[in-house]
Amino acid sequence: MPVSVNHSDVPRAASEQPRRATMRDVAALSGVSIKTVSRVINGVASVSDELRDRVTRAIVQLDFQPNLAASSLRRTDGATRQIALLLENVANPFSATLSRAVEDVAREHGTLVFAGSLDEDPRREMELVRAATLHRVDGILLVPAGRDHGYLHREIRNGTPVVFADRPPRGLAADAVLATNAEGAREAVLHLADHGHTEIAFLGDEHLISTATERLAGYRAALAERGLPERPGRVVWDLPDPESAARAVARMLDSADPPTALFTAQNLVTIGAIQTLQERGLHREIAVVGFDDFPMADLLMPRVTVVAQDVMRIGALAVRRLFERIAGDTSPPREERVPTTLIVRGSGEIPPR
Amino acid sequence: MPVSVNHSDVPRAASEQPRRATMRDVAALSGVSIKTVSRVINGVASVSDELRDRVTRAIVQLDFQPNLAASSLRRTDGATRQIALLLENVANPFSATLSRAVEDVAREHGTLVFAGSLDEDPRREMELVRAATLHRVDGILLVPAGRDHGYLHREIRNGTPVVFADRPPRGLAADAVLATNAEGAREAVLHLADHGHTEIAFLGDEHLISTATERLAGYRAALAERGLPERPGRVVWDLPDPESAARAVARMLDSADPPTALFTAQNLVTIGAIQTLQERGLHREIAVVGFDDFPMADLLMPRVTVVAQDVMRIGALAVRRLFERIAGDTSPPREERVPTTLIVRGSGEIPPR
DNA sequence: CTGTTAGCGCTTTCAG
DNA sequence: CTGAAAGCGCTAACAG
Repeated sequence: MPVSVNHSDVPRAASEQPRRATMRDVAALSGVSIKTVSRVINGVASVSDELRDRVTRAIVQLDFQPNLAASSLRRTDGATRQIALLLENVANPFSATLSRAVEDVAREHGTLVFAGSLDEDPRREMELVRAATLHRVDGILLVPAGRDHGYLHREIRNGTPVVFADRPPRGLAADAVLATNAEGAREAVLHLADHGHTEIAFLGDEHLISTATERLAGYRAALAERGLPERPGRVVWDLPDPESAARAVARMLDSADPPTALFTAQNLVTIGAIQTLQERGLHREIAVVGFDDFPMADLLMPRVTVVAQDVMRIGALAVRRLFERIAGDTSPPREERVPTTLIVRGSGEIPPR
Repeated sequence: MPVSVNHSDVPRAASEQPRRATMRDVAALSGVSIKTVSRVINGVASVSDELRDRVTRAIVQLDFQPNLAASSLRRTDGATRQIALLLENVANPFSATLSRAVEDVAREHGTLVFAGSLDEDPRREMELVRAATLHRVDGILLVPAGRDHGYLHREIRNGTPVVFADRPPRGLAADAVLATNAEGAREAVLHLADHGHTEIAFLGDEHLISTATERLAGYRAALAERGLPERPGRVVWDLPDPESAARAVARMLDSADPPTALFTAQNLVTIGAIQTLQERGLHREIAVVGFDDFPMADLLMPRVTVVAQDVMRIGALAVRRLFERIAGDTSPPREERVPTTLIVRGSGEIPPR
């Protein structure tokens, strides 16, 4: 570990600081056994008012704070009251919202949450899972980056439950809470078709991510349902960021047979597409429906029609499931689906030229 | 704790699972003492290749994962390799970006980070600080909600360093990493003045937050510098969300003497202001410069001129400082300021009518 | 209702 | 270079 810090030469650390008070100190000061202190701390009823009082006073006087790690080390259930939340990137809106949902539920359970960003890197996923288990988290909530989760078998067997959110597990049976990706995509594309479009493009992110696959399936289902052909070059994916999405849209527009409507299957893809449309002054000519809402979508001109995911709900359901597992639920793994909502704002209702 | 989970009646939990391997198991399997295992785990050089090899093999075979909590319990420095990051709301862009910066630096130190949202609630700040110390975090990075941090003295003295980010400590001497709020605001308002505006309004968030105060000071400094008067009703704050900001702008526009330019001193305020301007079709008439950049600012029409904070840098400097404290730095607390940058995009260059 | 003893999994100290 | 014993701060399992 490269901890080359640049400070005064005095190495010291714990030596100078007055030791933190322990249960022993509290016991000594209040003249009871350490076990009685433990009882008071843990709210066990069978303590006389008088002793409870003396102990409480000593706790305040010494500013005693029980050491949670020490207690969970000895406890039968071994609970640490920590969970890990591993996701794409805490800085992106989807992950950030999920994170908040998780935090809120965790708080109800008196549990702190470690947040970790995977950056779509499977290796990083394994590293962070390992870090989490070294810290003996009570459970892991995972928006996976990797495509094989067999390695999690061991962790689960060792007593660390894992619940998946947004993307399903592969090579592993585990709980998952997902959006209705295919249905949402289908609805988006039907919406475009119903506004007269026959030339609808699909633009998606990393094709190995299951959400992309499901959304493409929804796109195709909608085309088939309306008897529309899927033209070559109309489906593009592996667009990891707005820039590549912007370029992809530019290429499409430059082609012999440009689309009149775009279904952008992910947040950042939507943003990149809009960028190009704006640059070319086509934002009022070409229809766009995006998958997943994003901040400011209703301040752009035209306002952006999207199929919104209920991210807070996905997060909340997933942590709830996790806490059920932590509490000892051993029922077979379940997959839950959270429905999407079409939000009509303008960009998706532009008719074809 | 309301943990009413809805699962099968079997309460069980730890009982059924095969116990996790411990150092003792590894020692037994490899026929060495537990201490030697400890040495191998901690990379102590003085172990013969042969023993190291046997131990390593046993570790793999048993899938042994050292218990970090147990080790830090006994360790002299007591480090838990966890820090807490307490901020406004993990879901908002500023906090989310800060969070990412902190995570990246923490990773270099092999440290996990607890993220917690305070929602501008001082009570919640104290609760989460306490939760963090119960978990014996190595340090706390705080974007404070409260206005008196005297209570942190105890924690610091007990050995938990605290570093402030974005907002300074009050009633406590502690490290802080802040933006150059006054200077940035001054630059924004001078920019508007230099485009011919004399009627410039200030719109800010919660006035008790120090950043708001500093930005107002910058606004006033700029007015004074250009010899412009501060008209009554031109300064409005305590705008906690876009909606109230939108209403405040509407009221100003309806007044007898509406401004020709707005300096919006915070993210959400900027967004609310733009909403109202768009609704009234005034977004190309009235100039806006916002403090703090936001996603999509360059996709709106007109694109939004802002004074951007270097949030990643604020976060990175703050955690670095925290890790220095954790490493034992006892030098006097320092305040660092991170400069802002004016990003010219269009909305701030609209001339007065 | 209260206390004693042992020991969670690991590192420290101190002997070989 | 290796190991035995003690103990971090706390709770479990028994006594009384």
